[in-house]
Amino acid sequence: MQNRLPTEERQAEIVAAALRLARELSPALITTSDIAAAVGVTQGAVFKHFPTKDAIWLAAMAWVRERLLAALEAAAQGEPSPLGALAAVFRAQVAFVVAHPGVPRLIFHELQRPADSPVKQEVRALLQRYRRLLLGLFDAAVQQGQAPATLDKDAAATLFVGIVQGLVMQSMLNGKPVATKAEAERVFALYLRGIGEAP
Amino acid sequence: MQNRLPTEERQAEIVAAALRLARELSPALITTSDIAAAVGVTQGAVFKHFPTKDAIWLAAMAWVRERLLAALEAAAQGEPSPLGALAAVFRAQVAFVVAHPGVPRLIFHELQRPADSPVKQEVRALLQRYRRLLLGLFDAAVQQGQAPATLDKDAAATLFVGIVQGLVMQSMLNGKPVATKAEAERVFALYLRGIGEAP
DNA sequence: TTGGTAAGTAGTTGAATACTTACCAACAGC
DNA sequence: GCTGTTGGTAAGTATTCAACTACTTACCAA
Repeated sequence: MQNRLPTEERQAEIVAAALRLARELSPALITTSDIAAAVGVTQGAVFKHFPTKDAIWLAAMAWVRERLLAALEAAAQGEPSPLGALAAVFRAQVAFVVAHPGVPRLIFHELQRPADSPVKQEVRALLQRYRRLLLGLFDAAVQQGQAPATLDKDAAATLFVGIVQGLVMQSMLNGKPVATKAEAERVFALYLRGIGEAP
Repeated sequence: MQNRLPTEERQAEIVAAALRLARELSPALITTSDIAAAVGVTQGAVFKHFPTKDAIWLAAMAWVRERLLAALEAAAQGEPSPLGALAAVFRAQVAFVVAHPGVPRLIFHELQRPADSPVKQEVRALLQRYRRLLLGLFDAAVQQGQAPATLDKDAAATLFVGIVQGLVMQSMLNGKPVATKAEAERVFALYLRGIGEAP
């Protein structure tokens, strides 16, 4: 028998277990039995705390959104210069996916679904706030002369997100835990050159 | 009853049907019954032509590799200047995913699998040849003075792949058929600025 | 002490799903 | 025109999985 826990704590455990399993397995292949075993309860017990399996992923995605955005915003606010803040955001993002390798898997998995599931809306909300954060930094960079007034900010935001994805993709491809920090920095340097003021 | 076809043709039909279904559904959710129905035969007939379901995806991935690389190389060879060729490759790549929206889904899906399946090796082979093509163009660009000798070619290749992914991701997120060509061009312009010679 | 509720277990159910088997029709080669 | 092979059908089988059910136990407050 398992220690009884209040629902809130058990829910948190279940979400954590799901994300932990996602480090090594596609969410599509993670079963409620897997999750239950990882938590240390029976499969049926999971449904005492979540109505459906999907609700687990929804909660997981909400967790990710809160934590990631908090980390990114904290990183941005610690830097005075806009481009410095951009670099800090980039490093915070890389650190986050290194610490939580299951997250990109979950996001990729959710993106696959064509219909508009609640989980997908959560992903969309995350991406929107992400872009807003970036656009704010670009505005500030232009105002302070760190970037040309002609900067295509939307494109710059898309490219920024693409960098992270490219790195994650490479790491998934060769199984290594996200490209070394050094490689991430090199790619980011190229990016900075693209959006920066001409020397 | 269904028209009898030689195995080769039926195999091609099955692969085409699988990729067609992948336009609107994650490969994880595509069943052999779905594929059989799309082809117009019974589910059992599928196994007359492929030993396992995985073999279908493997054949599909091989098909993608051949066609995509051929398209990219043709695009590159049609342009005299290296950076012009790079732009042509980019446009050919965008055109390919527009024409075959199921392909990114398939690749994303295969990347999720941690173990080294044959399909994943096929993806890896594709990516390697893709990078080799890009690196060749970067070399030529440096030699012809279109890019600085200090260019970080590996990073430039990673970033290139990331652009495409970023665009695909955005399109999957909002369900639209890959960002408009105009947006792709804008992002690519930023990229060119990053790797190009300082003005 | 007791009674209600929340959190657990074990077992079951029904729907999918990959793959198999038994049989049959078409057709090519002799 | 017979015969073996090939590509088809229809109807399985074994398994997996999410969700449910019936029942039990821990805990807390009256």
